[in-house]
Amino acid sequence: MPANAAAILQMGRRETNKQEKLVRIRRAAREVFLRNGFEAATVRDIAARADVAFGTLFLYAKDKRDLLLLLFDDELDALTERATRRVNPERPLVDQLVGFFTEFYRFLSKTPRLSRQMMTEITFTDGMVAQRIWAGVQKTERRLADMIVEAQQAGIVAAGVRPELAAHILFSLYRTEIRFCLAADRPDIEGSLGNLRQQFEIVCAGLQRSPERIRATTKTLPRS
Amino acid sequence: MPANAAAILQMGRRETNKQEKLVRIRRAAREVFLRNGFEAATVRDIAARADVAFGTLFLYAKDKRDLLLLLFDDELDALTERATRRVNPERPLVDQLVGFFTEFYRFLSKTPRLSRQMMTEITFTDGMVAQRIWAGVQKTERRLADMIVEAQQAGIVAAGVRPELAAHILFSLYRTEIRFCLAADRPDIEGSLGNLRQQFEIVCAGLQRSPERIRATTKTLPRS
DNA sequence: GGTTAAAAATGATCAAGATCAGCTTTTCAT
DNA sequence: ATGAAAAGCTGATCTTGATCATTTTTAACC
Repeated sequence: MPANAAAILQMGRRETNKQEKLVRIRRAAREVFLRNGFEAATVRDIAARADVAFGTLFLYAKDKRDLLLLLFDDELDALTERATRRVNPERPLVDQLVGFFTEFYRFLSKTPRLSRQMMTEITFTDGMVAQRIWAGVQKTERRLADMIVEAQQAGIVAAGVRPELAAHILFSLYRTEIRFCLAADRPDIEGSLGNLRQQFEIVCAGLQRSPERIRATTKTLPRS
Repeated sequence: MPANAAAILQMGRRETNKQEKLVRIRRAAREVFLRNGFEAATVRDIAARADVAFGTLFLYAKDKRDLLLLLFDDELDALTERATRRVNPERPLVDQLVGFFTEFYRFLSKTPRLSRQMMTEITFTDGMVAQRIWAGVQKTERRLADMIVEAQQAGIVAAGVRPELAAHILFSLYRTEIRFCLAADRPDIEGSLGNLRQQFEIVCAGLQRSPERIRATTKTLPRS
């Protein structure tokens, strides 16, 4: 406590109160959303548990949706760091990628329904928390692009490939796959990661060649 | 009118009334959703315009969300047919795929915001209309798989590739891309289709090789 | 220490989605 | 034709998310 006491003091009562409230709100929201799921949870219940007035919640989150995103907001950054550290450059590219996303699977599958709901609600970009999360997503995609750059230097991805494009493809496939996976109450993480790996293998094969157009047509053979 | 009069008669008054009401509800919902957007539109308003009681709407759609899906439900099947017919087997595979999805772009970008909302709300699989739409999505994915099979017979996709897997990758990329595209009020269809094409080129390159593991690592070269 | 302005919190109030007990219309067997 | 059962429709009522005028708390200044 004496460690950050100075920080708290210099921060002023107003700021500390706000931060404490934010913590209480987050915890209350987690409890209620976990117990009831997103739709059935009521904002009033969260307010009561956080011991703040109903209206106060809307100073910390734009709406109920934003309140849900609050649960994920503070953890996603650390998650990306962990995922990046987990990547082992001595393994094949596909393994690196699957390893990277495994960390996300671990985290998100702890609360499958809520995670899935979060991934749905994030598409609405208004809301203060939503903004922050989007920034995190873009950071993650940049990390992926970095991995591709390294792979290019090692010669296992063609030089002509735009790293951002490759990253975008990979991230896009990950998102679709994990959303589907999280639809189940007891998600089959290993199975889903297996699917993802298969998809990545095809993409990585494509990344190896330089992106010249493929011109062969289908018509050569008549329908069987 | 005499053409389907017999059908109407044999259908019975009860069934005809229901169908007429469904038509009215769909039209009213379209008007109101288009004018106000999804969130601002009110179910009461739709009911009034459709000239049915408030409660009646919920006999035709599970909830407001389902009411939105109603707008797309009846057109998506025909859309898939059109897209399939549009595919020209004499063109390169990438062109075929882009051509296929162009039809979807055309249709969905007529009402960008609503289409995007629809694609978001469809992730909630309950609701009677939602069920039907999902069936349509799976049908579309099967069409894609068929295209891959033909490409395999023509030798431009490796035999070892599972057609469903390839279809899934392509559809997944399409969905992410068009969602992003539809976020704008005046969506840049051509630009988005260009992005999609670039992604497809990489995937198609990957589909050409048989799916043996790529084993090269990244570590060979030190960070620049 | 007292005064004042800004920031934050509050909860009564409103608007809108969903429900469901009761009512009306349709069908069909006699 | 008649009665009864099934199907369909209705809107008052209940919940809940969101707002905002008012009140309370904090900080800054003399």
